[in-house]
Amino acid sequence: MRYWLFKTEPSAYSFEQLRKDGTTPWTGVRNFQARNNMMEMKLGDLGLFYHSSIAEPAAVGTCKVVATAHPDFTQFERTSEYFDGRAKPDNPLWYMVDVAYGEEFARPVTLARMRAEPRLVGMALLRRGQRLSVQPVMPHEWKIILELGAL
DNA sequence: GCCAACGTTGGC
DNA sequence: GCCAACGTTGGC
Repeated sequence: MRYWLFKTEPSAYSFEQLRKDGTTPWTGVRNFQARNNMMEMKLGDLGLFYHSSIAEPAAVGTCKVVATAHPDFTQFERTSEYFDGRAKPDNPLWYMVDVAYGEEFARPVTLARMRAEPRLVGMALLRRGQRLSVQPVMPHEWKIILELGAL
């Protein structure tokens, strides 16, 4: 089983919203590396749910992969901001997984807190200029962040 | 709002 | 296939 990190701007889709929805298709990923990460995901893989582009960016809880990669329907929707004319239903370009709400951290693990943790040196999220919206998390990093979140 | 980092595009 | 220009991301 592998671990991942799902990055989202809470104004676009928040952990709170996932709690209400139960599960959600992770639409809108338009970066090949992030897409390839999703295509590697297996049922039952776990993810950190990370809120970005806010005053205190933070991992706020966990989620679980409940459907492996399947075509992201928004690439075919002309009115969607994620529409991609290069994609055809019989030849999709973009994929998504479905994720389910997991557990909320007792305390969000802020980006600043992660940077201050020596054991997290080398974590992908903390690399300069890191922008991938879906990225792998190493098992030891997962363990440390759950500790910090006091889950 | 600024700007560094990085992926993507497109001319050659 | 190189690489400059451009657009986007996202922390600060």
